[in-house]
Amino acid sequence: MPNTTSAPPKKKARQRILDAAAESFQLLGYDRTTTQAIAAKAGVAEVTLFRQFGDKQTLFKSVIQQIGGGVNFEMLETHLSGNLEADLLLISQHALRFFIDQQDAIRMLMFESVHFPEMKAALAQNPSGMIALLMRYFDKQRDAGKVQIADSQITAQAFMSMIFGYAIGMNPISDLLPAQISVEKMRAEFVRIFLATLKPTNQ
Amino acid sequence: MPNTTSAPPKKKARQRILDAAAESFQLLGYDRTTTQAIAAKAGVAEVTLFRQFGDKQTLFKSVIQQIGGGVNFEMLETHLSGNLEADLLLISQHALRFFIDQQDAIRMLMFESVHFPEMKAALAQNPSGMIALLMRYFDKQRDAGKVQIADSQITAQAFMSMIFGYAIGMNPISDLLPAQISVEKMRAEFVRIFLATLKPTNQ
DNA sequence: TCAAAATGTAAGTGAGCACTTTCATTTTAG
DNA sequence: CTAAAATGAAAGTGCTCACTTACATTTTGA
Repeated sequence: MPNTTSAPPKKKARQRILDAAAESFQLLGYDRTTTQAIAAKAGVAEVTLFRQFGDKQTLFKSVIQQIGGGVNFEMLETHLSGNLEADLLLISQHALRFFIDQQDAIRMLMFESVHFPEMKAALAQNPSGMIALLMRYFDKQRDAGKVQIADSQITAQAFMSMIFGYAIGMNPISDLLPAQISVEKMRAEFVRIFLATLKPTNQ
Repeated sequence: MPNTTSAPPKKKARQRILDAAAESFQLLGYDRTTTQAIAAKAGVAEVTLFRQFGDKQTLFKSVIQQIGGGVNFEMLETHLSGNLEADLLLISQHALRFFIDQQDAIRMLMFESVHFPEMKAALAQNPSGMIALLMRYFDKQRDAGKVQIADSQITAQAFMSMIFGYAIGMNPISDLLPAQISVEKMRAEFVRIFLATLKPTNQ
């Protein structure tokens, strides 16, 4: 019975390397991450890394597959009530949390995509999954006559642009803006804005 | 009378180095840009680069100052008519054009800011300038009773988030989304969305 | 238990790259 | 025109880093 109270958590070396590599690659990017540093953080010999993955690029691409993996939007979708405001609040909450949690990885992927074009797909996966979810939701709400909407993709893209732009662009520089505004306040505003567009009150 | 029809445009070596460095740094980032490549692109000897700037980091920071320089929003501000829709269209046009033109530089700055925290300011300069402009505009419109607005900074931030998120996040992956939607269509939608929020038609 | 597979240690190799040095050549300015 | 300043050519230095090799040790699984 190995690994009950021993100091180093005895996960398989391969996975420890992947975890350490992910952490370093996400923050520092490909070039500033050294195989030596990954091995040290993973608590393995550097040569083990090369025996497992061959070379640094292969390890990098393995890491991307792991972190670029899609999130379970289906579970979120089952929690939608049909109440427009509540649902938009829920969707924006999940999307904001995801983008803010993953902001290092996203920044890195956006940058490295110039040099590794294959990983543009990994970068696009989650945003486009969220847009698809929003489109299904908007279409359903429109068919139920609850919202006024011309093109659900345009609206969904606009919504995701706002969420993404705030999480990746504005929030990280919020300390340099006139006043600090909490994520919750911004999220409430996002929902308020889209309710005004979607609700067929006027016209 | 030098440089009338001669092949290499005889700008000063220092400026040619800065231009070549900017081009390479913007696309490839700090690490993947070599001083050798900069010198070759600038058409100077590598040693000239070191004599002019001392080292690579100093050159890099000089480049950032040059490309991070603020844009003249004041000129844009004088062109605002007072008509909400026309003004939002104009502002969004300029902002979108700027962010899309500078997307390589912005991606690079977002990434390198982790390693060079000083340049977060250069990154924030233009977005926060645009937010400030929008705030002034919204406040003026509110005082004139033309729009209904609670906190102009929140609204301005939301608007800029949407523009930024589209230009930097969604537009570059638009080929991986359900259908291609033009920048113009998205811009029109952005304005439509904010008109609905700002116009005090209901309530 | 025991052979095979995985991991560790240690030393080294070779390439890329920032940066220097020396000396020759060109450009600029008074 | 001429001295000084700027630029170039070429060779080299030293460091980092990905990756290899050879051999010892540990872990695993039947």
